[in-house]
Amino acid sequence: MYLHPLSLQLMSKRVRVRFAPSPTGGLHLGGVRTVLYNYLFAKKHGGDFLVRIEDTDQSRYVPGAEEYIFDCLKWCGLDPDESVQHGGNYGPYRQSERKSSYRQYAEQLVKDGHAYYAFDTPEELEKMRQDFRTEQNPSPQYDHTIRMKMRNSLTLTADETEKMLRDGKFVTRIKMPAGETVSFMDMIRGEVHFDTSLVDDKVLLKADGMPTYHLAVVVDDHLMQISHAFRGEEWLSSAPVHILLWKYLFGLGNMPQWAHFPLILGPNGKLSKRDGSKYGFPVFAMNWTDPKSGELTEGFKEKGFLPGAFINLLALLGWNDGTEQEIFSKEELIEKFSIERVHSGGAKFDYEKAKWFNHEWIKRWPVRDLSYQVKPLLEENGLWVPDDNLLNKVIELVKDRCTFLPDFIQQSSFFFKSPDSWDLDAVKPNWNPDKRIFFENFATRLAAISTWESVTLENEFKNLAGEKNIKPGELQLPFRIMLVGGKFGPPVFHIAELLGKEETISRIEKAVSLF
RNA sequence: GGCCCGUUCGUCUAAGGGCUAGGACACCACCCUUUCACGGUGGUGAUACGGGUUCGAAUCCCGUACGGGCUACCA
Repeated sequence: MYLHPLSLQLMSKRVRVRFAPSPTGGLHLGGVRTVLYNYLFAKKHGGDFLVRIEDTDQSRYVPGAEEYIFDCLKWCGLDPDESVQHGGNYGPYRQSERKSSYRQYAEQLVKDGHAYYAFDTPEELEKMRQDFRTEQNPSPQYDHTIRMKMRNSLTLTADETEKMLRDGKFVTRIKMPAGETVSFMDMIRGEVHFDTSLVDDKVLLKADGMPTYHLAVVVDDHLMQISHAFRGEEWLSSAPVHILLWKYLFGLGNMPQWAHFPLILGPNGKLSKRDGSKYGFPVFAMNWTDPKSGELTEGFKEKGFLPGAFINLLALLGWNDGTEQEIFSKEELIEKFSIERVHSGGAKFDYEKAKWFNHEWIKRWPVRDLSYQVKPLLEENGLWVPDDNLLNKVIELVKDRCTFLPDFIQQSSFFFKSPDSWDLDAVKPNWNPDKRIFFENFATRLAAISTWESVTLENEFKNLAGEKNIKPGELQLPFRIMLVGGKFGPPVFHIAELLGKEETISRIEKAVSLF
């Protein structure tokens, strides 16, 4: 039997994947999809999914963001096996708490000649960018062509370097080799090559002793035994730095397999929070309030998406199983997901399609589960639900008309509260004394009815209309307005059935006096 | 500018050298329905362009164009 090289590697090592967010704000679509693909891959292969908080940039730290990320994962049903909150044997899971472990690796790199110390001030760096800026090269980099013109342990004498190091103001930079080709196998894109001459000497350890992403991701992926490193495409161009670090530090043979997911695009470019407010759709999983500005950004949860639908639509944004199936449960996704079938091209987010997914989920979702979600919504809006049995019947009757959870409020309020306003414009033009008499008589007839079922009511309605010589069709709309208040809702006799005899008659009598 | 990644209906995508390029969302029409929806039937609509390779190309190769990402002591 032929085994793809990837499958061979899969079998050799326990699958461990990670999601590594920085706690800087709301968790958006792209982030959740990265979580999802990681999670699905881990579960499919019986592996571990862990969350590592990348909080090495203290200036960008936002209080509450970390907690919020875990809340989002919980709502999505994508709980990690290991994390700050879930524990595990590879902690701490917050990079700021791992600070002390990075320095030795940076020093090792310097010792081996793969990195060096640099002392340039921000002003000097800025000056360098100005001085070397040309038409052909609008953004000069700190690279092999420039580094010998800067202040670092390569250009300074040993004594000078020693003195600078004692001052403590320095960074460690990787010494990118010139003229080498770095290549690696991306599980989605195949082999990718880079010319190391074109990559700059990235900072590995910052002046405050914190690692940058580049060092931290490699060290932690190694220490946490990550088998597959999946992340967004925005990381692809820095991959050669990470590959080289693996080579220098832990050996290419121990490196995880890589996959770079395509970006989720907005109407123009990478999807942003701005796109959401501009075009009127959520981009965050859950409501996010910026602690500084107090600005609230609406989330998919609060908009009224079902978590299953949210995950479903995200999964299909860049992946499919090769069949025409579009609605997948989480379990089905775990079973059918494969990295190799993830697209390489970016996908534009289509809110209309997202709405369709949620609508489909609401239609298929068991009534009991829906009612568990809907009941609190109704109560928040001042609608008292007398018994769950009635609620279930109501939900069954109206769910085809609901795209979002909150739609149930509008679609079912009249079952729990009699209307306090009526769409008179819909009735008045064709209203006349004969119709008034019809409804007065109808109320009387209803009072005498013994089997309160929609078919019986409809027959009674049509019979009386026949006696009065009025077309039943002309009477149905007024009847609806009496019961509902407006031109919407399920078939009117079904409404009457659920409303019950007393309530139906009382609504007719009240409305007749107003029309 | 440089490097990297990408390109099939408006959008998400199927088709891994061989059917009339298939499906879904959206849109349009009709049917159902004397409310609003759901639903049903049908329709409009795509292989970016130019060269190769081949009996045969959406598919493989090259070039061009276009889109995106990166180009920080941010991730």
